[in-house]
Amino acid sequence: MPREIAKAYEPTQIEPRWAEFWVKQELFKADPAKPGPVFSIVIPPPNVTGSLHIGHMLDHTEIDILTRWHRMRGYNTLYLPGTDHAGISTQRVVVRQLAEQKINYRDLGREEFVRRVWQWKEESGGTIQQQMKQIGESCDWSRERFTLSPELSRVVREVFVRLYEQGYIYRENRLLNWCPVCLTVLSDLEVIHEERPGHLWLIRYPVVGTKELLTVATTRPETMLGDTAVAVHPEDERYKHLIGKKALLPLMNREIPVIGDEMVDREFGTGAVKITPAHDPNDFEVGKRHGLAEINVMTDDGHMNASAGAYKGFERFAARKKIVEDLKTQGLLEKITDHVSAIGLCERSKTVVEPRASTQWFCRMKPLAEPAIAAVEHGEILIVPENRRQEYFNWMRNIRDWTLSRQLWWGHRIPAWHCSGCKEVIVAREAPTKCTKCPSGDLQQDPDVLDTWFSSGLWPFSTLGWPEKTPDFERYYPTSLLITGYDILFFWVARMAMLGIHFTGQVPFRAVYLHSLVRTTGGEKMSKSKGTGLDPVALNEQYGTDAMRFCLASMAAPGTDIVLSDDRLLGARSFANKIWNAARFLFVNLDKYEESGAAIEALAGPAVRARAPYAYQGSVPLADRWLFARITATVEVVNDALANYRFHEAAQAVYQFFWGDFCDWYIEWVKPDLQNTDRVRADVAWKNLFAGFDAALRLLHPFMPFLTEELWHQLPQKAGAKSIALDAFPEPVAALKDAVALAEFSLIQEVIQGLRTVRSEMKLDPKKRVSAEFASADAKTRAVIEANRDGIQRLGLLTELRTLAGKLPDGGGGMRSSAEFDLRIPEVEETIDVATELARLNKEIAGLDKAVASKQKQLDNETFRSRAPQKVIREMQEALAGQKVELEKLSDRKRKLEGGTVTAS
RNA sequence: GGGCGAUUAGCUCAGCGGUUAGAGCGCUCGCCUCACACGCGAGAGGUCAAAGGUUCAAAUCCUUUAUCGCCCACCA
Repeated sequence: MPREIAKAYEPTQIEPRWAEFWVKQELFKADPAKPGPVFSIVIPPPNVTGSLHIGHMLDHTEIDILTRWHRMRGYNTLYLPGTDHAGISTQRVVVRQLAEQKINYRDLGREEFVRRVWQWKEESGGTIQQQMKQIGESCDWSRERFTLSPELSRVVREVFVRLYEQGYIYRENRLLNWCPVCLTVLSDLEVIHEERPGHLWLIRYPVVGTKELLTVATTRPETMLGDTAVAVHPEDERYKHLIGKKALLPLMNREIPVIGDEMVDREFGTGAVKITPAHDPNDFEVGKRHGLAEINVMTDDGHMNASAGAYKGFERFAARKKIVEDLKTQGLLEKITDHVSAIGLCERSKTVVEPRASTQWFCRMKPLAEPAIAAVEHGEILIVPENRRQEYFNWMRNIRDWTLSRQLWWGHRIPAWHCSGCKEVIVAREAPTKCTKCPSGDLQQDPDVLDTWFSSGLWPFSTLGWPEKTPDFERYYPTSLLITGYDILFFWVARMAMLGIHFTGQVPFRAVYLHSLVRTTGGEKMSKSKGTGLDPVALNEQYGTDAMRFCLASMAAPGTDIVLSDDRLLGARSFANKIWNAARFLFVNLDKYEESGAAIEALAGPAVRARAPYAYQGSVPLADRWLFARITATVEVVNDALANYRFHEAAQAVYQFFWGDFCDWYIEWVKPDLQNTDRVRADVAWKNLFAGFDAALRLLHPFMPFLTEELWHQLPQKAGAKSIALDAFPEPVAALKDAVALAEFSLIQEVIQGLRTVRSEMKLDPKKRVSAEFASADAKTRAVIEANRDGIQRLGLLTELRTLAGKLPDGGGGMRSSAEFDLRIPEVEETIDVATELARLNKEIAGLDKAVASKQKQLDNETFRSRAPQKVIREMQEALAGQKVELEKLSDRKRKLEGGTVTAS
C-alpha cells in the first residue's frame, strides 16, 4: 500500500491526533506494582485558573523530555500532574472581575465569594490541563491533584495541627508588610524591593519648654501623624541634653518624649529619628523597648484614618503631599534632599506595601531548616546548578519565621477556633463543639487562610496519599527529581525540603534541577502584564510543538537564562521538516522497492535495536558501520547529557547526528544501493537504513514526541507495538564503537569535500563531471579510497578517480593537499587565476605557520617537555609532523606558482 | 550594604586549563541535483570586555577595573 506523505511537515495536521491518542490510551498511567527502577516526578502545580505561559513550557518540556527518556529506558515512570489554588492571585482575579460588575467582593460575604471563586474555577480551570494534553505531556492524568481538593485539604489540616501540637506554630502581634490592595499581610518573600528615587524630608520638631528645634529626617512624612517619640543616640553630644524632654509633634500638636536609643545612626540624616511604632519595623522594636504607644494612622486600604486628625480620609500619598505643604507653610520643613531608597512592593499588585502591626500565625523555621540544610550538605538532595546550592544555604541559615496567615477568603482556612468566652484558641482537625477551657460553646473559626505555599510545600507527599502508606507513596516517594525555575527556590523548593523531611522522614526529592528563566530580548523576565510575554500555545501552532520543545531544549544550558528568538524557532522548525523529509524519502522509495516485489519485514531483527547492522556477503558495508558507530556515540552523548540536565548538549548531539550524519552523508551515500539490481544488496541497504532511521526516531522521541510518533507508526513495526513512547531508547553498544569505520569514512568525507571545494573555487559548472587524481604514500589509505571509489565519484561528481602512490608531483589551483594525501582535478589547473590561488595559499600558509611555530616553540621548551603529560606531548608531536608536511607541500606549490612553473591562463 | 551571574563571529548563544575557538541564524558565491529552497554545495567573519597575575600551557584559574543584569538586606 503506497504511503501518503505531505511534502512539508504540517504539525497542526498531526499533533491533535497523537495528543488524543496518548490520553485516551492511558499510555502513561503508572503502575506501582510493575517492576523496574523508579522515576517519579511531580509537576510544579500551575495556577488552576491560569493558562500555559512560556515559563511552564520550558518547565514542562524539560520534565517531559526526562520523563519520556526514563520511560523508554525501562523505568517505572510517574509524571504526576495537578494544579494549585493560588490563593492571592486567584482571589485577585475574581475580585477584579466582580469590580468590573461594580460589585465589592466584601459586600458579597465570605461564603458567597468563595462560591463564586469555585464557580470560576469550574469555568476557567481546566484550561491549563487542556493545554498540557495538547502539547503532549506524558503525565498520568488519573493521578491529577488539586491543592484545595478535599483530599489535599485534609493533609493540610493534618500537617498544620501536627506542627501546632509540636510547638512550631504560634500566634503573635508583629509589624508586618501589608498590601493595601490585596488587603492581606505578606511574608517577606512576597515583598520585592526596588530602588527608587525619593526624598529625605527634614522636619523640625519644637522641643517643649525650650527654644530649640529638633530636626528629624524621614522618607515617609505621612507616618509622622503616628509618631510617639523622637529618638537620638544616647552618646550624641548634639542631642544628649534633650533626652527626657518632650517634643511637640507638628500638625498633631501632641507632646511626645525624646528618647535615647542605640539603634540611631548618628551619621545618617540629622541624627534624630521620629519614632512611629505602628508603621516602621525599627520603630516597632524601639517602641517595645521604651513602652511607647502604637498609633496606627491608616486604614486597611491605605487611607488615613481617624487617628490622623485633619488628614483623615486622605489617600496615603496624597496625605504625604498635603503634610509636606502644611509643614512648609508652618516653617517646619527645613530641607528636602534627594534620596534613593529601597521600597517594598507587593509581588502581586506591585503596590507599595505598608508596614503594619497585627496578630498573625507563624511557623518557627530554624528547627525545620536544620535537617533540610543537612540533607543538601550530605547530598541526599542534589541541587543543580551548583551555585544555587549556595543560595539555598544562605537563605536557610538565615531563615526567619514564616508568616502563615493571610487575610484572604480563597484558601485553606486555618483550623483554629476562638472561644468567645475565654479567648482560648483551639487548634483541631475537626471543628470543636465546645471550648476546652471554659463551658462556652460559642466558638468562631479563625477567619484567615493559609499562605498558598503552605499547601504547595506538601505537594510531593500530599499528592501520593500521605499520611496513609499507599502503594503510590511507598513506590514513588521520595520523588526522583524536581524541575522548576530558580525564582521559586525559597518560596517552594526550600519549604518542600523542610516539610517533606519533617513529616515523612525522607527527602521529598533526590535532586532539584533549577532551570533558567525565559527572558525578553531586553533581558527582562517575560511578563504578561507588561505585554512582553510570549504565548507558547500560539507559538506551538505557528512553529509546531516539537519545534518549540526542541528549540527550548537546545537553548536550555544550565545556569543561563534563555532569550527565545524567531530565528531559533525557525531553525527548530526546519529541523522538524528535515526529519519529515528524510522519512518521506524513505517511504517514497520503499514504495518503489515494494512495487518491484520485495517486502521489508517488520523491524524486529537485531539491527532494529541498533545492536548490529546487517551484513552483505558476510561483511558490513563501511557506511553502515560508520552510521551505527555514530548512533552509538550519539546515544552516549545524549544519555550523559540528559543525566546531567544538559538539555542543550543532548539536543545539539541529536541535531548534528540526524542532519549532519544521517541526512547529509548516510542517505546520500546509500541511495544507489537502495535501487541496486542485486536484490540481496538492496535488501541489506534497506534494512540498515531503516534500522538507522528507527534508532534515530527513538533517540529523537523525548525531544520531539509528535513527529516521531507519527513516523514510527509508518515504519513496519513489530505486531502489537503501540507507541514509540513505550519502545526502547537506543542503548550504546560497545561493539558498534567502530573507530576504524569512523576514521575511514572521515577520510572519504575529506576527499569529497576537497573535491567540492576545488570545484566551487574554480567555478566549475556544477553539473559537469570531471576526472580527478588522488595520491597517498600510504597503501592503506589508498585501499580505502579504492574500495569506496564509486561513492566518491558519485558525490564528488567525477567521471573517474585515479589513485596514485606517493605525492602528486605538481599542482596548481586544482589541487588540495593534506598531510596524508594530495588531490587534483587536472582539468581546472589550466583555468586558475594565479592571484586568487596565491592569496588562498598565503592565507593557509600563514595559518599553518602560526600553528607550527606555536607547537614548535612548546616542544622546544624543556619545562614543557618535563611537565606536560606524555599524551599531550605525543599528540602535539604527531600534529606538528602532519602540519609540517602540509606546510611544505603548500609552500612548494606557492613557489611553483610564483615561479610560473604552472602555466596559467 | 552584601552575594551571584554575564561580557566570545553582525545577532542569539555554546565551550570553562592542553592541536589553527564552535553552533544556529544572518552574510557572500554557486545550485529549483528525481526527500527536503523550512533545501543542497562552497566560503567570509572573532587580538574570547580591559589590565595585571598563576601555569610548561589560559576564553577557560586568580586579582583589579568597567559595563549590564539578577538575588538577598528593617539605615530613618
